Amino acid sequence: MEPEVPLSKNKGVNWDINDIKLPQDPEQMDWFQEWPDSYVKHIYSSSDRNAQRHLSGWAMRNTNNHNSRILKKSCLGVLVCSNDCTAPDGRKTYLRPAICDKARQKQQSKHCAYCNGSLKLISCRGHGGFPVTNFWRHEGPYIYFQTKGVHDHPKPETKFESETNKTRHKKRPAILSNSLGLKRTKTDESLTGEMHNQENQTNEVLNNIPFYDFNDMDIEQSSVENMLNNCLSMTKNYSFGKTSCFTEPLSDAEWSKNPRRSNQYESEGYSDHEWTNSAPNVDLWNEDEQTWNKTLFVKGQHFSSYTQSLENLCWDITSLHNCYSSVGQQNPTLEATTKGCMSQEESNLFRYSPTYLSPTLSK
DNA sequence: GGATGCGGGCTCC
DNA sequence: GGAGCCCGCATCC
Repeated sequence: MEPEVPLSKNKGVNWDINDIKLPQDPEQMDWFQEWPDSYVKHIYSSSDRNAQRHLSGWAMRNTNNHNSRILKKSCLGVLVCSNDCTAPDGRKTYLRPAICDKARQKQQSKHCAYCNGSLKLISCRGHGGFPVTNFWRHEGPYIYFQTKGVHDHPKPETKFESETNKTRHKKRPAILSNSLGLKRTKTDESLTGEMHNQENQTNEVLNNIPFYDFNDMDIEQSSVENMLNNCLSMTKNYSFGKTSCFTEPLSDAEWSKNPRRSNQYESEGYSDHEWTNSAPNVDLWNEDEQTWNKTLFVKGQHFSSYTQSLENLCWDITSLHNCYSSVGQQNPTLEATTKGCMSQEESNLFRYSPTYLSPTLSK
């Protein structure tokens, strides 16, 4: 018997992705989980862009299950250096396997960027010797997700990281001001300390929002947007849950119709600290995150929207764009808007990268 | 070029 | 029949 760890606090958590009838009235939907592991289930809003795209931090390839209603994906594992070398920043080399078979073969014929050793694909065998499988099913306003198996390998780069690294290799190395790597150290340090009060928590959150100084970077716009998305996604998930103006219906209705709630007590499979710590860049949070999330959830009503695992934060900026577009129509200036519906801390978030927010806001 | 989704077909149990 | 896998094709970015 496979263990079942229902994540949703919804009624009828005993559903299975193959059920003819799935729960139609979940009490709450889940935040998108970037690193689903073990035998978990989620119910996402059909407006969740990441769920729509069936995204995952794991490298998942499409698998035909001869059921057009249920999309099945199986894990490709992770690409490692045969010399088990470490990157200059001390982290292990865990590359994201290409989804395309040809690309993956080509990828394996390449050499490690750090030691020139060969690259070795560690297959996922976490589901009874077979790869972990993810299932996606769209039903009405919900997207049902189920995963079977426990990943028995380190986390690969996220799709975002993989794309960024590719871009970085094409162009000259990008310089990140307060880069994610640096932030990681700072984050780790900050998280080891006790959070004394909500104000401290606020500051910590703000300090840990990645700040990209694109002025020093010579990278493609798409990568800039990716990074910005990541940054703003963190911002979005942190600051908007209790902010009234952002819960108003928006033109696209994408953001507002997304009554997702976090499930910070969900049993995410952080089974191996080394793996988690080794995952590069965006993997900002490690085992402390759950304590962190729990603390925020319990202590800070203000932070009730921030119980989403930061590690699992997605990089979907569309909702924010729409929100701003909507708000912008009502109020001519961002400043006025932020003063009107955000706390000082929240409004400060949008001064972090004003240059790169502006083009979007002006749309 | 690569990611993604779909579907035919094969093998194994 | 279910599950896993391979392959080709189409579409999108």
